[in-house]
Amino acid sequence: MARPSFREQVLQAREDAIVDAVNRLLADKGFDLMTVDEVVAEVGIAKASLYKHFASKEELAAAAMVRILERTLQEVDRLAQQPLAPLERLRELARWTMRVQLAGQMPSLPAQNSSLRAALLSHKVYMDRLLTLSDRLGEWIAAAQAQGGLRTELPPEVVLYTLFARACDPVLSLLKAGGQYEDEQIVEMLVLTCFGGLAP
Amino acid sequence: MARPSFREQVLQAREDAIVDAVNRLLADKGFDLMTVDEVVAEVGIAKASLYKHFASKEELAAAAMVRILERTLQEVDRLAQQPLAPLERLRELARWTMRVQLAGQMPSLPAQNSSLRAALLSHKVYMDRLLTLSDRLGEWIAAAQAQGGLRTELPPEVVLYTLFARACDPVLSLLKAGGQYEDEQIVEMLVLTCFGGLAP
DNA sequence: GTCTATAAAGCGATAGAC
DNA sequence: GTCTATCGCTTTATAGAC
Repeated sequence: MARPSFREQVLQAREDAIVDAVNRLLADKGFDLMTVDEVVAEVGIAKASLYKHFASKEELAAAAMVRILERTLQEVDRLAQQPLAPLERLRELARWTMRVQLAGQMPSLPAQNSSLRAALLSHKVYMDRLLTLSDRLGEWIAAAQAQGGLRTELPPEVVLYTLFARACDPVLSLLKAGGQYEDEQIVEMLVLTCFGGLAP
Repeated sequence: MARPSFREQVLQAREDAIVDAVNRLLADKGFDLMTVDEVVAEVGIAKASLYKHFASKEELAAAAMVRILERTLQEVDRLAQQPLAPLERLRELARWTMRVQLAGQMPSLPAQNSSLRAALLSHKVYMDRLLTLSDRLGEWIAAAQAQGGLRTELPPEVVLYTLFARACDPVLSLLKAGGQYEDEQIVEMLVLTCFGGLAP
């Protein structure tokens, strides 16, 4: 990989700024309510300029999703180096995703049908990162089940989906909006609810 | 209450048909992606006719939300008459909401900011039903905690929000879309995850 | 109340000059 | 590549005849 020229660095920085804005808006209002006009207003460029970088609104969202997936994979790598049991790795990763969400930096997935869903399913880089993450977590889940740290009645698939879903759990934003608890209190209560359940 | 005339009954039936369609569409694609044109197409009436019954798209959604809240309150009443411990009542209600969701009849709440959120907050009937349900469930939660059936480390508010959130948990539709499990299997796995947690 | 037709506004995306 | 200006489409909502 050649050293990027100054000009290329400037363009890269601009793309990063765009993805930053998209990430914030996706976390705040979701894909359907986010408008391209808002994105360019936040970045301070013209709409036509944005479309020189990204071909469509869906591509814009995919870039944000790829970035959060890659950051999550980095966190997975970091946790893999720690001396932790598989269950603890999963728990720590859940804490991390909840903190990202509390910081307003977790773009929400397309829960319902949306033009975004189809676009993401045929987006090669996004699907690659998603499958890579699923594989990594699948290994941790299997190991945790083998050690008795996770319920063996639950198929690994169900555990995986649940962890993904808790990364953008609306309960978190409800509690944060209430303003009654510190961020870390919220994280601990939801991690407890997720792994320990509502009943003792 | 006077006996409704035949004409009034016909109008009521039409309004019910409208709310039916809205409910289906809200469950399927959510508020932002649902269009009024789709609603009138399903019901088979003209758009202007619909606006004689409901003042806005938000009023339309509110009617569907009120109906599901009232149905839930009916189920709460039914469960209150059964000889069950408070924790079992909550668990049974969770099962019921999940079955409603599997049947494609659970309109999804406005998770993110939306024009719907503000409209619902100032909608008297909706807010009344929501608060009534919250009060009823709050009693069950307090009783279950007093009996040791629910974790006392969790504020009742957190338990309540969690139960509301699980009523439209995306994990459910993911598993249903996978087609690998029977509806009742999905319900049991998610009830177990919710009350028992991922770890044993 | 129901219809057809249309207004009014917002949206994603693009043309064309520089 | 960036800008201004605009296209083309969809959407919510309403006017006006019956």
